[in-house]
Amino acid sequence: MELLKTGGIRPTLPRLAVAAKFFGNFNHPSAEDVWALVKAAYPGVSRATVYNTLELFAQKGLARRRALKGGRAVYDPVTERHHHLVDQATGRIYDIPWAAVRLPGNIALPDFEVEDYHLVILGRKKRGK
Amino acid sequence: MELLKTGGIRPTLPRLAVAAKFFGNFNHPSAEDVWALVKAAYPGVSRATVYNTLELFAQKGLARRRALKGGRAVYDPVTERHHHLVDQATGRIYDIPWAAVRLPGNIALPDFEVEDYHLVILGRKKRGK
DNA sequence: GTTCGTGCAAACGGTTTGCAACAAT
DNA sequence: ATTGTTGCAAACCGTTTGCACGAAC
Repeated sequence: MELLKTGGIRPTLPRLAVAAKFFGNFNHPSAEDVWALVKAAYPGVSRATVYNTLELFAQKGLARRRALKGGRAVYDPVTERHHHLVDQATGRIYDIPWAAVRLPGNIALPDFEVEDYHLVILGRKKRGK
Repeated sequence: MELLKTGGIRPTLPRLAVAAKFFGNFNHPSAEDVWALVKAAYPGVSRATVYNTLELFAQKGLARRRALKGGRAVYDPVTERHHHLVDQATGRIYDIPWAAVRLPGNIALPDFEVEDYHLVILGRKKRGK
C-alpha cells in the first residue's frame, strides 16, 4: 500500500500490517479491534505501534477518528463526508452516504466557526436488509 | 427536586445531591465531573452512586448519555431535541437549538429504522462571543 | 550521531463490578 | 423476607507513556 507514501508516511513493515487490516475494513474498528486483527496475522506487532499508526493515519488525513460509541474511539477509513448510523441493537456503525440526506448546503451559526458537521443517526437495521 | 418522583425514582439523599449538581448544569458534564461537584458539597457520596444515579436518570428519560468526546461519556440534562457543537479548541460541547438548523422534517433510510438523529458539528467558538 | 520507529510493560483515567451493610417496603 | 440503595475497594478496559533497543537517514 503505497498510499502511505502519498500521506508522507514511511512505509515500515508494522505500518503496512496495520494498513492492510485497516483500509478496506468498513466496520469502524476501534484501535483494539485493529490490533487484534494485526496480531493474528503478524504476531510481532505491538499494541502501541497499532495505536500510534492509527493516530498517525488520522493526523495525515488518511482516516478519521470518531467518538460514536461510549468508551472506545473508532477509526474510519472513509475520509469523504458521510453520516453515521449507530445501530441501537447491535452497536454497529454504518456509513450513510452524504447524498442520502438532503441537508442545507452549509451550516452557519452566529457564535461559532463551523469546520465540519455530520449527522449521527440512532436507529436499527431492518432485519434481512 | 421532585421531578425524580415524576420519573419514578425514589428520591434518596444521594440522588438528590446528584440531581442538585446535575440538573441545571449545561456544560455536558461527565460522570466524573458530577462526582467531583457532588463530593465537594456532600463528601459522603460514593463514586459508584453518582455513576449509578446518572445512568438511572438516563434510563428514566431525565437525561441523555452521549458519546461526543473520546473516552468519556457525557450526560446531558436537556432532553429536548437539539444538536451539538464540539469546540475543536477547547473540547467544550455546546447545545445548538433544533431550530437553528433547517433540516428535512424526517430522515428516511431504506435499510434502517430511524429512531433519532442529531447533528454533531465540529467548530470553534468565535472569540468574545 | 541524531532522528525516527518499535516492542514491552507499566501507568493512567474513566467506568464497572463484587460485596457487605443498611434502609424501605 | 424480599427488594432496593449505598459506600468502599478492587477489577476492568481502552488508551497513553516511559524507556531502551534498533533502523534509517
